[in-house]
Amino acid sequence: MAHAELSVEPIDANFSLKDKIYDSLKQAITSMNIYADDAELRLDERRLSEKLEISRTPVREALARLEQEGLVHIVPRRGVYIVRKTKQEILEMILVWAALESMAARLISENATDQEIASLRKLFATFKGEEVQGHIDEYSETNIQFHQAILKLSCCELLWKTAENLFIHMRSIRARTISEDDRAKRSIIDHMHIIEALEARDANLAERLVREHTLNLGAHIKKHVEYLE
Amino acid sequence: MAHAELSVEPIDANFSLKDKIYDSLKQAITSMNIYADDAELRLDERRLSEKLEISRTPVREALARLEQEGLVHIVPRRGVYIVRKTKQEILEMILVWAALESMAARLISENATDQEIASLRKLFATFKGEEVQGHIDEYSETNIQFHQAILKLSCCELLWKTAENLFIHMRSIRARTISEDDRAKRSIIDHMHIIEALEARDANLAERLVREHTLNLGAHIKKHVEYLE
DNA sequence: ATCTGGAGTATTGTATACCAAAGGAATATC
DNA sequence: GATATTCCTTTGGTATACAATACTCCAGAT
Repeated sequence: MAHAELSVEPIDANFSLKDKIYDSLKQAITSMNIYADDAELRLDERRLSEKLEISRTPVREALARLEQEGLVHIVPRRGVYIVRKTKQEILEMILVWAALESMAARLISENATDQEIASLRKLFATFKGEEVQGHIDEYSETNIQFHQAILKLSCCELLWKTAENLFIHMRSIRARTISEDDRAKRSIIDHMHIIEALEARDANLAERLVREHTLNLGAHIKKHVEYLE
Repeated sequence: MAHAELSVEPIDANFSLKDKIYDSLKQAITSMNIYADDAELRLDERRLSEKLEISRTPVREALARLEQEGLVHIVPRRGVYIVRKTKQEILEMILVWAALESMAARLISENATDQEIASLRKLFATFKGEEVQGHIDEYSETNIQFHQAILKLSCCELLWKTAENLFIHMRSIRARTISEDDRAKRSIIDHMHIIEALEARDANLAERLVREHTLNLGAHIKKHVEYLE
């Protein structure tokens, strides 16, 4: 009998246009370089709906969500604009990030398995000391993955989700600053110390190292970054 | 000449229905006891728009924002429901809260003026030792204000705003748990120690005390609270 | 030449109409 | 009497029409 039945998958009933558009727009915004001088920050509802071949309504609902999230700013009767964070806001984001990630480090040292902590080490397996300078882009990606991994290993969904929102903006900043000074090399050293503290199950140390590592990034940006604003 | 000028305020042109509705709904949701057994958790778009005497469109946009914020859950083709956080989620919120508030404490001990720190002490001026037990409700309010004050004094807008979202749910939990055990009394003692650490400009101690105080709340809830779920 | 006023256009905000899906009730059938 | 099926109501999703506002550009006046 079963063979005769029409085998229809329980197609994803969660096909809501507004969600799709939300994801699509978010993806588009995060992948573009918001801070480029020639970036087009204006979003046109109508053009968007035409390009996506749907009506304006779901587009508007998606935009409302993005505004709540802080990615775009809707000026009544004026239009929708992609938000450029100011230097001050970026610095605040780094502070919050530091708070979240250091708490994550504490949780890991208390709860994570040895294997989970070991997985952090593997991330850096391909980068052996001096090779870093020549592969900044790849290292930048690993760097970002490391910080994401810490948040994820905390096993605190909310910690991870809260940080993720900040991450959209942190990503481009981290990628840009990593090549400055000698930050990549120092970054690896910091990361190794963090991993060692986690392996030693030293919650206080791990927390402190993570916090200081991130606050260092903040200090660096405060001093040297001018392409914001 | 300046005296002759017509002093017109830049009237708030930001009167957008969806924002008004958003505020209105948020206010309504936060002020109701979500965790009461008989709480009506279902929201009806049509009924809402009729009551507010506007169309469904702005209501829907407001709901989209509330969903993004996590206050309501929209089930496609089913309806809109006010979200009841699970015990696990509440515990995660407390973790995140602890991370944020302890960072705030660190910032205060590093940056706040003496007057600002002194203002924390004033909050508790009316509660002298034994009087607490008889005025649980008032103390509960003070307790909540204390934690909000710490976030605010950090002078980190984002820290404050991030915590505020959690606060909607934390508020009712704090209010309910404060009367259990002997928590009010111990709470005051904790708070005083925190203030002392801030006055001493001991960032590490202040941070630790705040974190432990909040994590204590978490541990208490984990053990004793059953009205969630 | 510049500034002001107005008309036209473009774009957003709101309302309404229609559609599709889900849940419930009623009826029919076993 | 129980279960299954069908239809109807309810409700959210989407499209579109209409209203209101803001920007632009041009003309005329100073």
